[in-house]
Amino acid sequence: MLNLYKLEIFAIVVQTGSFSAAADQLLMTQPAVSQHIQDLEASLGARLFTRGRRGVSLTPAGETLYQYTRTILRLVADAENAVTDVTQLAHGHVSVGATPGVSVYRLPDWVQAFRQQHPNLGISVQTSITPQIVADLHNRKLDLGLIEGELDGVDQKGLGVLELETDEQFVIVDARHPWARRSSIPCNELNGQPFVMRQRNSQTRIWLDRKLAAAGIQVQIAAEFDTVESIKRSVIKGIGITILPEYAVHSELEIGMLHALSIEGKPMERTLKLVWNEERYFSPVTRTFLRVLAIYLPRLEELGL
Amino acid sequence: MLNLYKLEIFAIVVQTGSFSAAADQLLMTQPAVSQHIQDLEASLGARLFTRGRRGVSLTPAGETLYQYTRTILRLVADAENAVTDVTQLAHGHVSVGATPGVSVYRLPDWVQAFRQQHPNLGISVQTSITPQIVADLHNRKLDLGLIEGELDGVDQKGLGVLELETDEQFVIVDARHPWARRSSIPCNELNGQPFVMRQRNSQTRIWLDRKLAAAGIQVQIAAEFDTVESIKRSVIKGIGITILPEYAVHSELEIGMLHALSIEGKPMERTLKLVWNEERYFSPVTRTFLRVLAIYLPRLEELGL
DNA sequence: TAAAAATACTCCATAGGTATTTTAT
DNA sequence: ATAAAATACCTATGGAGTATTTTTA
Repeated sequence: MLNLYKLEIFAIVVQTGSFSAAADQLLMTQPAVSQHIQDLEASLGARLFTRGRRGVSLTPAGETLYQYTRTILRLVADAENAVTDVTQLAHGHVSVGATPGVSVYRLPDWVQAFRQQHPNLGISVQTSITPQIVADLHNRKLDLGLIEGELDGVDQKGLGVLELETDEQFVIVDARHPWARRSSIPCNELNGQPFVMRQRNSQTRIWLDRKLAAAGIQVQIAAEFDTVESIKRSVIKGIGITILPEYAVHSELEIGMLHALSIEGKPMERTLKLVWNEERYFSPVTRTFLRVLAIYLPRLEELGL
Repeated sequence: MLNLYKLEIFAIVVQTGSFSAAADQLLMTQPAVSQHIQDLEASLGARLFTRGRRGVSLTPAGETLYQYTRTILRLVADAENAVTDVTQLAHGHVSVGATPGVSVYRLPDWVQAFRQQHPNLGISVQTSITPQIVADLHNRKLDLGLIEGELDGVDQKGLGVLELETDEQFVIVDARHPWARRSSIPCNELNGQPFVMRQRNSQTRIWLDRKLAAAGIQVQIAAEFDTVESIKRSVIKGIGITILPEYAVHSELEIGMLHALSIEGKPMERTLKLVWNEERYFSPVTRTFLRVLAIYLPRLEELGL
């Protein structure tokens, strides 16, 4: 009889177009993939791929099998989701990739809630930049991505995207700054101000540079850092001001070390996005994590979990 | 991930209602079945069966999984049938059960045609009586049954039946018999004639006794045998006459050793039937055998192979 | 208490790895 | 010539067996 594992491997070979690439995604070796495809071909008495110089392509028999395989794997995923009782599950794991702001200021709370409700289930968070997260979704190293910022210049083919939340960006100043009593500020007052910024290759910096340029604002770069923590400390020391979402400075605002000013007309907003590989189906554990997340991010209800 | 083999075992446990009975059908041991069901339950974190005094019954989660499983297994069978190239298949096998007349006088030709067209594919024929064939279809020891005669008193639940051919039964006499020049005979002339018959427990004999009784004919039992060959030899030696389908005496008629008289009004007919387990899907090899058979038995076209 | 399922163990076949060769453009 | 797939061979895990115990109505 056919075998779901082999069908899954077959599907990934089809999607990647090569045995070696499929092996990479599956975290196995190329001979192992070869062996599985040969097993399938032997048991069906039909060639599924024509082997060529640059990878492989489907034969007509392979095309037919691929159509069935998609339906079968989808049904199997549905069955698992319908029946799996995650509260009873002995083990299970979800891998989440997130951009630095999300992984430092948002995910810890969410992970804690998830772990509290599901002590048997594991979760791993990998902090990386947007293109890396998208790549890791494609090659199945991640189950989900949480990205703050835009997906400009990223290949969105096969990528599911859901906007979860729009976060207003505030001008952050230290407690003794002249603006420390104001609650908002018009955009043009930022002109010429000393800014503490992320380093130039960061997506956040690129985005901020564009936004400021678009508003015709020229700022003075007081310092550049590669972590948000360093930026915050610099602002506290009065080196300059910066622009951050509220959640990144929440505790400093509460104890009065920093002060946030909303920018009039709210021209600075970034959206938090959930991204995933559309070729894959959410595992029961992934769905469980998303259900926990939906408590904090109600737009997740749109996925209909 | 789920596994088709385990799902198949799960489905058979559901159908049989017990691990031990499923093990019997699957030609494996009860602990092996237990192990597979436990694997499924562990990977889903849900109990699938409630274990009871007399076998097992499905939990709600089990019910749900069973619905999916039926669809999945059906799709997998469809996929195999769509893609499998039997002409290229290195190995494969079909098991056919047949009643004695079919297995001696009809199947050898059909098997030969099948083997000629598909030298890599194996076929095994098991000769047995109707209830045994039906039982072996149910417990999956046979793929197909070819039954000559009626299915009276057989539990037809879950059994697929297709009538293939109606065979007229002839009165068979030896070449020197007074009737040897006649081409037909009215039923009532059989009264008081010496008959060579199958033994009393045979389905064929039971059927013939009933038919004769219904026609108000009392015959004289000259001899009883358990094989058709013995009956034919007895008729050739002039011990008595008998009633057989044409195909059982074909070669003897050709060389003039025996003579066949049609019974006026054709009150003696038996139908050849194909029977199969409706819970199972025909394998590619089984379908191939049926396609070969369809050359001889055109009503098989109705299966739409 | 008796039939059915679970458990404990042992053994072998399959699946995966590494190293290497063959194939196709 | 070179990237990709096939082959060869070795090891280890998982699946199946036998023997036995536990469960349930």
